[in-house]
Amino acid sequence: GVVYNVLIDGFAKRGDMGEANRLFEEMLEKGCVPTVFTYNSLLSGFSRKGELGRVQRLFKDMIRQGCVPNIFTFNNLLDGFCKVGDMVEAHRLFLEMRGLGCPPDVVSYNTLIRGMCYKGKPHEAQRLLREMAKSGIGPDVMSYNILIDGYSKYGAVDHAIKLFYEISKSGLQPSAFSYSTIIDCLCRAGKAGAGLVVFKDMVAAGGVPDAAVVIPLLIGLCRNDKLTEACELFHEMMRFQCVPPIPEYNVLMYKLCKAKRSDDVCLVFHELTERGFSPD
RNA sequence: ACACCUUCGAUAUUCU
Repeated sequence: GVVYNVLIDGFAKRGDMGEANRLFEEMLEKGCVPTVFTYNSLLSGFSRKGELGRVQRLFKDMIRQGCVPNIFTFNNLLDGFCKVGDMVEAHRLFLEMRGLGCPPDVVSYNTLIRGMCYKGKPHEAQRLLREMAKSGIGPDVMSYNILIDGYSKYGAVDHAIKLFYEISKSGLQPSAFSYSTIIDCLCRAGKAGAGLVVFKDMVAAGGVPDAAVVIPLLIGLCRNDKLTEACELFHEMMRFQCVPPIPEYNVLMYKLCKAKRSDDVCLVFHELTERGFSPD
């Protein structure tokens, strides 16, 4: 039984719902009883794919089999509605959850906030953030990350920046996601210099930058012809053994060539080959 | 008994 659960969850996470479903049927044939875990894994997979019909059918099956849904189940359903943009149903379920014995938790809120942002309504989403603080469910870093990304995609850079700094003020630690989101936001807005400042803050605070932090920054700096800074960043990356894909290095080297900074080009090239990367 | 389930980020650019 557990083995099936683990396998089904694995395939569901990889998005292979055909195989997940096949295992589910095989499991039933063998007389294994699916648990709430089994259903939750399947619900999660179908939700992510936006297959709301299957989600609802599966949920009905689950109830019919006498399987008791838990908070994970409802959050999966919530995500299902949000993924297809049905915020009316999402809200309805959200309000019903308490009466069903599963009051909304931080994940429920985050899911709803994400749904609102996806609809292009970050301001309404922010109201939810305030509401959760009031109702005793502290927003977590993810709540902020989602909203920052929402504002970023909405083009409200100032709001995004403000929220980013609110993370620390509220006693939370910005995560790598927080940094990559705000840095990407700044770079897209043509403020790669400001992005670099945030990057340095991150490193100073002991954060370990990953590819999602560095790639937008490197591209942004190159685009703004801040090549000295881009080189600096490149060396920093090497220090962290951060390994973005080859095209990003090519851009940097190309820009350096154009600027006739052959010394820097050689430095970059040597560092790459020395560390065992093969520039193409 | 334990374990398995839910929510967040980048790849706009180079060699033409």
